[in-house]
Amino acid sequence: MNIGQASERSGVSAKMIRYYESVGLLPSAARRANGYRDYGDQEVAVLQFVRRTRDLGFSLEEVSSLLALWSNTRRPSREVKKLAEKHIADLEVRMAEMREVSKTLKKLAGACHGDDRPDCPILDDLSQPRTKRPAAKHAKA
Amino acid sequence: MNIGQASERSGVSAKMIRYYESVGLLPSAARRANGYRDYGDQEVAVLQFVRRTRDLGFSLEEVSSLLALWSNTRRPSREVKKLAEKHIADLEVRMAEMREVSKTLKKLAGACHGDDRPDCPILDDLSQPRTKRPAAKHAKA
DNA sequence: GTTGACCTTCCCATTGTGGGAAGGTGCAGG
DNA sequence: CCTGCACCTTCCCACAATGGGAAGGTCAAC
Repeated sequence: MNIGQASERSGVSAKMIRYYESVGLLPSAARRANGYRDYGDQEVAVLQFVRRTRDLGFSLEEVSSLLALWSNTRRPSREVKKLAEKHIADLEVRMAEMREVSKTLKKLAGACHGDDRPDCPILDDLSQPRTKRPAAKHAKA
Repeated sequence: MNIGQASERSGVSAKMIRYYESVGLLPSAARRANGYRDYGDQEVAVLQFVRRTRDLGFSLEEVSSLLALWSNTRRPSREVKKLAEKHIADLEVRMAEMREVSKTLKKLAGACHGDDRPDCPILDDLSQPRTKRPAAKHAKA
C-alpha cells in the first residue's frame, strides 16, 4: 500500500513517516518500480507502535529503544520497565515544577483585583529583584 | 555597563539578551563608540523582569505582553490577571495530560516483572491496535 | 606589544512537526 | 489522446528558545 494508506491506518502523518525513516527510527521502506514507498501490515503495525509510544510522551530516542526491545523476543523485561520508570520520573519532575509555578500564579492572581485599576500584585512580584520563589532552576514548564 | 555585566546581574545569558533584542522583545540597546551594547540599571531591571516571567513559564510572546503592561502605568489589572489565568489553565491542561500518561505507565510498569524474562505488559499495551487509553490527542508532555 | 578577556555578527544544532514548492505518476472522464 | 486530479517524490523553510562556536574587533594590564 502507498504511504497515504499507511498513514491513515497508523495515525502517523505521511510527513512523519518519511521523517522517521530519514532519521533512522524506521528502516528504509521498500520501493515500487515508480519510486513510491510500499507498506504492508507489518510496517503499519510498527507505525502504530510508534504512534502509541509517542502518545505516551516518549522521545524519538526512547521510541527507538522501545522498538528494538519490542522486536527482540529475548529482551529482558527489566529494560522495558527501566525506560518506563525513567519516563515516569521525568513526568513527575516536570509536573512538580508546573505545580509550583501554578501555585505561585494562583496565589498572585487571587490577590489581583482584575479590574480597571492598574495596581497588580502579579506585576509587583515579577518586579521583585530577588524572589523567595522556589528558584525554579530550569522550569521548562 | 557591558552585556556581560548585565547578564550576570539579570541572570539572562548574553546570548539571550541579544536574541531578545533581535526579535523585538527588547528595544535596541544603546551602543558605545566601539559598538558595544551599553546597559544601565533600568535595562537590567527589565531583564530581570523577563527572566522571572520566563521562569514562570510564560512564552516570549506573553512576556512581551506582560512587559507592555508593566511599563504602562494606566494598565487595567484585568489584563494582567487574564494572562496569568490563561497560563494557569494551560498548565492545568498539560498537567492533566501528564497525569493520565503517568497513571497509565505506572499501571503498566507495576504489572511488568522487570527481570530477565521477555514478557512485558508494557510492550503488550503498546502493541494493541486500538487502546482504551484516554486518547491523549495532543499529549505534548 | 602581546596576552587574555571581553565584545561583535553570523551560522549551526537541537526536537518534532507542519507547510509548501517543483516535479513525476497513475487513473478516470471526456 | 489529452486533461485534470489525486497521489507520490525530494527539498527547503518555519516554529520556540536556547546553546555552541567561528572569525574578527577592542581594551586593559603587564
